[in-house]
Amino acid sequence: MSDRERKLLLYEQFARMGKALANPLRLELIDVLAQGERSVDDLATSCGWKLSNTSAQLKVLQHAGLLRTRRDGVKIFYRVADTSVLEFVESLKAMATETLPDAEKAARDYLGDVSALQPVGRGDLAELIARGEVVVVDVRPAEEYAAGHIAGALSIPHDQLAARLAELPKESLIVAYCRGRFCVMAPEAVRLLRANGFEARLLADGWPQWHAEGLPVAS
Amino acid sequence: MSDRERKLLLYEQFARMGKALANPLRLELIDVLAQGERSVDDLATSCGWKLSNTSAQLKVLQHAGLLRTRRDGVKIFYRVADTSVLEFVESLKAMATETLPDAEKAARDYLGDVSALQPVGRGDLAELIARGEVVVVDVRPAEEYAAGHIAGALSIPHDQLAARLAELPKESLIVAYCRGRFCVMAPEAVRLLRANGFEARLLADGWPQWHAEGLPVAS
DNA sequence: ATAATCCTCCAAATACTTATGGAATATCGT
DNA sequence: ACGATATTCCATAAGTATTTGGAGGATTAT
Repeated sequence: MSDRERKLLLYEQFARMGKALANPLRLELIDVLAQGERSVDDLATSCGWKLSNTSAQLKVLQHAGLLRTRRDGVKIFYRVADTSVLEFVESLKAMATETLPDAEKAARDYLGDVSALQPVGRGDLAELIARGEVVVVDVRPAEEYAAGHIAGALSIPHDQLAARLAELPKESLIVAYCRGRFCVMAPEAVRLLRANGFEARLLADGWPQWHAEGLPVAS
Repeated sequence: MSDRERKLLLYEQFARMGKALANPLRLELIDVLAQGERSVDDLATSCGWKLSNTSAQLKVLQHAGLLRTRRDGVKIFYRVADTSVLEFVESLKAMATETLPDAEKAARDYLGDVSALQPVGRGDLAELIARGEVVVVDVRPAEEYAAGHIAGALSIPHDQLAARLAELPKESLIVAYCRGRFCVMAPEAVRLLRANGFEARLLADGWPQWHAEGLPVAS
């Protein structure tokens, strides 16, 4: 085999990794799995895609080495292979929003103006928690909270927040978090809290970054 | 428009960035452009692809915000938009070789055993240069050397090295460098030098990393 | 064994991507 | 204005990806 052919084979392998990330469903699956492992039809249901398609796309990600599986009885749980995968996918999303004006616009249309929600850095939140000066609210679905959450956080899933405002204090700062920088749940929660007279802010980034950085967690 | 649709639009934008990286020719073009700007048919010739295809793939990368162009008379020069693009593509290649066994194998088949060539770190090489204890050889094509190189490096393109061994000293350490971690030119050069009785080592990574790190350069 | 549950594989339809040669367009020097 | 050079656009053919519904496999509980 010639050097030229070997070079092409190598670049084809690199492109396989790009191909794994070249599909919106696959990127969404990685973002959901970044919250913790999930079974196939659980994922299909929560993302709103057909089971057979979800299974097929999970297999593509698995063959690219980005996901791993574990069987538990009749169910198969998929999880992200490594935190380097999460960092890599975050850098893809950051790259897209920084270099593609349409991506930046899509992010703005979906998330609204996030800077108005005064994002709190991870280190700052860790300090506020240590001093007991904050109530932290995890607005992700209950399964994701159960799989792991910021130590001391309350679970109030996004769709239950309006009905459960009475559980939160008006006197204290509230910080809400969700799946990450491109997840809409915490921004919506902060807006709802503010509209109801609470002092609320957003956590910059979400659970996967908190967890990857080795900050205090519980489950 | 519903939240669900806006979310899908956002993930479609993220996937556009993945799609830009989902093709071997496009990744190769980025690696060549990482050495410095080049015109379209210059690229087509040096990569060995048809002009119309090269132009089409350059346009894809440009529309993904990864490349910029500059017109100079009748020629159009493409260049990488930003060093963050290079970092991102390097992390894609690293991810591929770490998670895909076939990619790791393709890299080994193409490059051989690189660790046997005792790669020198960038910082270490900078010190050796400062102390005058090394001869640095740039084995990339002459145009790439002309566009920018490590300060003090000699240009001996890879395909001329065998004929120009007399220009190099037997008493001194020689360090060869090329396009980067997945480029075959410097590893082959080091092997050729060693086979001819020189004391030669490889620079870990290549010109793009040296340049991005702000180390001494010339052109 | 059998049924129930969950997942994967398969076939088919549709849509997108890649690669090519040749026509069209843009710029420059005369 | 004209020819030379460099690039992009276009039509087309072949290849690859996506999505779906339904059949087929594993595993568990009865």
